[in-house]
Amino acid sequence: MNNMAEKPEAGKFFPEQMMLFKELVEVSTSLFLWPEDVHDRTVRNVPAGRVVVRQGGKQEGAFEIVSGTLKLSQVTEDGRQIILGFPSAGEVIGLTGGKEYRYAAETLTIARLRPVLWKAFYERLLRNHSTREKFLDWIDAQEQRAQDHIAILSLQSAVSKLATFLLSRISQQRKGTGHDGMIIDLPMTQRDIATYLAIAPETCSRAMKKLRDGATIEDAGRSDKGQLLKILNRERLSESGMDHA
Amino acid sequence: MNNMAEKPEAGKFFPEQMMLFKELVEVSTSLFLWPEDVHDRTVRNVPAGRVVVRQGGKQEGAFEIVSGTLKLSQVTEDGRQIILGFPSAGEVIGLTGGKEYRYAAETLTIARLRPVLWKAFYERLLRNHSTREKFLDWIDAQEQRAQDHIAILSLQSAVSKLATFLLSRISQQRKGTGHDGMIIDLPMTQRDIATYLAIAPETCSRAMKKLRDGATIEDAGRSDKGQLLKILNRERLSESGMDHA
DNA sequence: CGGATGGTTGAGTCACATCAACTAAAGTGG
DNA sequence: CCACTTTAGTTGATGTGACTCAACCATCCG
Repeated sequence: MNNMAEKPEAGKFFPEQMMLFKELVEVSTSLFLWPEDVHDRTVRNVPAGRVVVRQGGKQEGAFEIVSGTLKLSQVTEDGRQIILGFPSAGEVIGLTGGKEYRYAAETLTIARLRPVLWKAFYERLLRNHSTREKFLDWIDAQEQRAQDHIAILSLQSAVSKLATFLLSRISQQRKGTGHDGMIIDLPMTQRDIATYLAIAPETCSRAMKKLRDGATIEDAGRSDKGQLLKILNRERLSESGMDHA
Repeated sequence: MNNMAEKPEAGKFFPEQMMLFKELVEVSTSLFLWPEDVHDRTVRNVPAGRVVVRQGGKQEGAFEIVSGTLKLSQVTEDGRQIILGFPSAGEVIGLTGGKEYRYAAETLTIARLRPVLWKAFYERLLRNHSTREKFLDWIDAQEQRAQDHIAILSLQSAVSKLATFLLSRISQQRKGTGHDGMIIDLPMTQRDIATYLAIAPETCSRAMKKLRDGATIEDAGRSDKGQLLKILNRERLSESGMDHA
């Protein structure tokens, strides 16, 4: 947190995000010519609450998340908001051949991002063998995540959705850190979770309460950004993720 | 419809589908060695109700749908069934770098499929320029469809879901044929639609009735396979697709 | 110390899931 | 070609769970 851009705490959902985007694109563009070996020099530190890519923006590159958590959101024609996911360390966002971003990406925590120029990446796609493998893996992971989301939305009860979401969070952050998975970090607001699950915020809160009352999870304070949950009974949480049981 | 496999009309959801699958895999495997130039000779005619790929099956190739409609379904660990979509002419299914198919694909109508060997395709991916473009487009379309599904599942009311689904069907089949979009062809059962929308079949039926009673759609008999719907008021159908209006 | 945001809790309404019975259509076998 | 069986779809009655509106805490900020 030293050489990052100015305005460490700018409001989100403001016209200024336009500026932020431009600024970030500039930075990215200058970084697109990164040699294959250098890694750390290209990594950018981004404060929390920053809009990284904007829905409808021209798609020039992608970001690999080195650390931190982001939020992918979308606004439909009729004004509804949809949250597509909360990618974290190790994932790459915005890597499609499309013309423009279909969703906005915003940092939920302090994040370290490594910009990847699409052109450069695809040049290497033609030559480099490991890059091609990574790309295929990325496609696979992308499809997997979308299907997981669909599976969650197909669940009937709110507790099932929430429980499945928490379980997915465990496995996601286990990949990142070496945690045993007893503590879940939730950098996003409960409203964001509710939107992701397509339920009302109140329902989300009540579902949380039910899991707490059932001695399945427990409040475990809050970390740097976001609250912590402790898994008391993972088996029961897994059962709660199923619909009719 | 001449040199197709035996058993033109076998039951689905039976233990026999196991047999059908094996048989089809044989056929497919024999077709994987298609030369790059020949196109029409590799197209296979497949009867309706045939399982083309099986969930968990080893992924060796993909299919480009020349004509007809398929159904992509998935069975979760807890036994629920999820329907991921109804791809039709022009779409390619099973084209990922993953190890095994995550979903089953079944023909809803008589279909013409062109098998594509993954290896061959990706060889051309390295050289051929247009193949790379098509591949990127495919990825983009894939993501788009998944997000559309997520958007539908995020809707609250059943009529909204159904209306949005019908609208998506219009635009999908307009790409295929030159239809003006007043008539929708629905090769899938209403139960399949309900599963796709994550609602109960009865609710789906009632939502249909509401649209009929509202003079938005109209029953228009049935074609070769599946019923036909006539759009009476597309504007109203589009409004029905929004949640609070 | 107010203001704002995120979260909780309560009461009421309504829509959907569920169970059930019934109709329609299509496939089966004599 | 006609009974018979099976499957898809419809309609009704009923309970429950989630959305909505509302008021109320907690926390974070300036």
